[in-house]
Amino acid sequence: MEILKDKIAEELAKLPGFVEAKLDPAAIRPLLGRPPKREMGDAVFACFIPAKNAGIKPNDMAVKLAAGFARGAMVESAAAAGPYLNLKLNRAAAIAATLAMVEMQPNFGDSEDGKGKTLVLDFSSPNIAKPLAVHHLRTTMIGNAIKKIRESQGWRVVGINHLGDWGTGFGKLIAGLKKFKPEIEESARKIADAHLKAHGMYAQKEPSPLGAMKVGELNEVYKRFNEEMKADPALEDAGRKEFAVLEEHIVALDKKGRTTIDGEINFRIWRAARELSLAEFQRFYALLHLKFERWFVEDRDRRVFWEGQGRLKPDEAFRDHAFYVGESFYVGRNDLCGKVIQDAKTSGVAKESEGALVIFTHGEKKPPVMLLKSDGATAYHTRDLASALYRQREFNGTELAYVVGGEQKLHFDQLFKALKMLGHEWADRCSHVDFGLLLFKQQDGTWAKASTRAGRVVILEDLLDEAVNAVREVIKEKNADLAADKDAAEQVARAVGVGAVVFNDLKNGRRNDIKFDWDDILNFSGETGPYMLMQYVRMGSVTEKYRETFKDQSWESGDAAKLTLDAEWGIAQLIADFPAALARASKEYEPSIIAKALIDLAAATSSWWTATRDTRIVNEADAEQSRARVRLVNAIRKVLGRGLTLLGIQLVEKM
RNA sequence: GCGCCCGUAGCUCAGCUGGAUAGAGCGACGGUUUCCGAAGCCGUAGGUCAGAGGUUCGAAUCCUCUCGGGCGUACCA
Repeated sequence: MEILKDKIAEELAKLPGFVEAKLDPAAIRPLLGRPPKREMGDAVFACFIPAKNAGIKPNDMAVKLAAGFARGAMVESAAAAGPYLNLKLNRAAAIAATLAMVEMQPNFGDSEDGKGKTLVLDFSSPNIAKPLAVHHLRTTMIGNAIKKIRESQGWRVVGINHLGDWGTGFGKLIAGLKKFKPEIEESARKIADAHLKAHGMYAQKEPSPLGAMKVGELNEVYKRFNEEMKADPALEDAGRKEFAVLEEHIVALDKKGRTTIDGEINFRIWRAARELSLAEFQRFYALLHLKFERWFVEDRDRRVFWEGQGRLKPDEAFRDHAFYVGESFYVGRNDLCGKVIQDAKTSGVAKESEGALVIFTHGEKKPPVMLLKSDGATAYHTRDLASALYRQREFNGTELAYVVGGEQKLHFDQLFKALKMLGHEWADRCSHVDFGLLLFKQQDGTWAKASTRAGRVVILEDLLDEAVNAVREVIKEKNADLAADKDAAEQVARAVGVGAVVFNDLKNGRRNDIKFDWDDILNFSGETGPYMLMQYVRMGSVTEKYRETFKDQSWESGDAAKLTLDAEWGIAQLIADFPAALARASKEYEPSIIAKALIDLAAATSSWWTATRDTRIVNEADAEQSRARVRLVNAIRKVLGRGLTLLGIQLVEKM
């Protein structure tokens, strides 16, 4: 419909009634729509607004327009129905035009709309030294989809994984490790000693003081420390102190200042925890076919590598992956946090309050933005301000977006306001792409947030594993051929299982809470990822059947006039709607718009499949019809495949 | 207390900047398979769009209030 509106509007504008009402194509286009029932017509023109302008009743206008109608190449007939002018289209022409457009573009629905524009997109951003929990799936999948969607519209998208690798929590972690596992401190001390004796030259590869520890174990230490802190408040100070030592150290490193042995030790423990975490995150990202690279300004070797790969060309450098730029980067690198603090002080925007340095963005009644805590350490806001400034300087974003849960709305309101107060007008182009909580069904049937305290944390990997296992069982049950090929079956199980979870996450508006119910996830019927993939796979099977039956692949010459079923017309319209859905999804940061469009297309396709059961889509007795239908099949396949890919779901050929 | 978000079928959700008789999926019930894949399809039942006012030719959609739910509310991130 959308892509046909131009043609329809153009034709209508030439008719006498429309000329008289001074309706040009641009004025007609937004008044076109689709009637609620198919019997009413293929398209509809609403007369309310032009009738008002002409000073007549909408019903009269519709009658008048219908009377002066003459058929054109696209619009065949028009009938007044109350205030509406219902139009019948030349379906063959409309379908042919639609199919031609799909076939013309390598990726149907892509546009150059965002050419020359940049989106800086913050997403995923897990905390190190903590296992990935299910809620990380949301920011990661929504962010990934948004990145792909924006790129399809011609944007340069700089994806940034704002790793939570800084903060007082790491002071506590270090204090905990020193307290419960003194051998780690010893090991770190030895490594640091060796380093200092070598006059500050870094060894090629230092051993890790954490050895083969797992993220889960680090988290246990952290939890135990917090537990004991309740009984012994002195531990809290110990944690703060360790963090202050770490922060001083990283700043000193950047300024090439003197470092201390304590700083060297804490730094090593922190760095090892970070490395170990990234290695674990990598497993999760690989499952989702997502790539994160370390931001190449972090170290020179990596930059050389990137230049060698020819990836540092503007635009291209940012496609297909995102960068890790942790919070720590802004503390260490050129003391970016320090600059923010200086600016806020000299401009008089920041005030001292209760021993801390803060900015009151929403009046004194609301909590302020915290720049320096009373213990002198930077806070969450400080590093977010520094990172925003760095990103804007480095990438000159047309838009800057943060894919972070809705519970942090206040934080981002404050952040953007603080930027504005500091004189950065581009704060207006920042947005918080918020999303709902992930809730789990409780024994009593109510929904509750996953939480560590209540022991409701679900480890992301477990969740994905379970989905993959379920798919593996279904494959065994339903597709023995595939199950026989172990490697292929495994690959499909992973794509379909992970795809099920991803689709479940993206199919509804992102602001909704996701109510996670295992029964729903493991049920593969209805509006689910496996259902979408199933339709995609079927379209592949039919194409295969066509090749075998007719020994040719020339479906692109198929004649649209052979597609006379209502179902075929319906499908063509849904396909024609796809580019508009994609554009809207891009503009609104809303992947669910694509998911919904795919659901409609897949459902229509499945009905059509059954509707053609008497002759089949590939009908040996009618080569012309088969060719036309397979032409449609391939358009469907292309759109479904493209849409699922944009949502970050892996395609499969068999399942 | 204050701020933000939300309330549509038993459950989970669509419904675009107001437009014709409010739509899907799940669940329930009843059909459907010599066939290109039944992870499918077809049908039935199920709604005072939380409630009350207002704006409008027209409101699930916009405004106000009430009720109900969620989230947030300075030294965690």
